[in-house]
Amino acid sequence: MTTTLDKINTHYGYVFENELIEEINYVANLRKLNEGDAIISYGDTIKYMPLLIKGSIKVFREDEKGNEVLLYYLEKGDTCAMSLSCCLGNKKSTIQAVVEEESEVLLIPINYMNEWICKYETWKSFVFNSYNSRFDEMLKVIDSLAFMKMDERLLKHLNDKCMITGSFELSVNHRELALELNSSREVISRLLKKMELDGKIVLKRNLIVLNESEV
DNA sequence: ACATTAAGTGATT
DNA sequence: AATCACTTAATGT
Repeated sequence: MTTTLDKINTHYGYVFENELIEEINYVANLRKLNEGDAIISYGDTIKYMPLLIKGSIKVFREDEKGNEVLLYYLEKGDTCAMSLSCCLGNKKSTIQAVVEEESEVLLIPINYMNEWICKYETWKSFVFNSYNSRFDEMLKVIDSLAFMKMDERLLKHLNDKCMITGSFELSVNHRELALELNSSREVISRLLKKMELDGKIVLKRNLIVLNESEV
C-alpha cells in the first residue's frame, strides 16, 4: 500500500525539501477524481490549491458569449496557475477545470500559500516556475488561435492528447474535439475524414487511432 | 426489433 | 469554417 507520503515523494521529492514534504503530507487532502468531474467552475471561490499526482486535467476559459477555449493541460507534477492567482488575490475563478483522465490530486488549503512562499525557497520557485510554464503554454494557445488553421490545430491537438495519455489510441468523439477546439462537429468530422484518407489516422466510433509514423 | 447516439454529407452562408 | 437539414452506421435495451 502506497501512502500519501510516498506519492508526494515520488512526484515532488526532488522538488521540495523534506520539511516541506512533511508539512504537505500533514495538511494536504488526497482526492481521487473521475473522468469528467468539474473540479473548478466559473465563479467558484478557490479554497484549495491542487497538486496533481496522477492523471490529467484540462483547463478552460469562457468568454461572455459562452465560447470556451482550452487553455492548457495539467499533468502529474503540475499545479494550476489559476488557483495560484486566485489564492493570492482571493478572487473567484474565471476558469473551469475538468478531469480528462482519472486523477489524484493533493488539495492544499490556500492559507499555506503565502506562508510557504516565505518559508521555503523550493516552494517559491515551484510556484514561480508553474506560473512561467503555464504562461508559455497559453502563449502557444494564442499562437495557434491566431495563426494556425483548423486542420493544423486539430492535428496538434490530437498529438497533445497522445502525449498526455501516452497512447496512440484516443477514445473521443468528434463532438468533444469540436468543443475543445471551439469548432463544430461537422468540420472536425470532415478534417478527420481527410486525415484518414491520407493514412494519418484510423477512425472508429468513439475512437481515433493515430499512425505512429505520422506523429 | 427499436431507440439512441455518433458520424458522414450536401447545400447554404 | 460554421450551420442546417438530412442520411447512414454503430451501439444499447
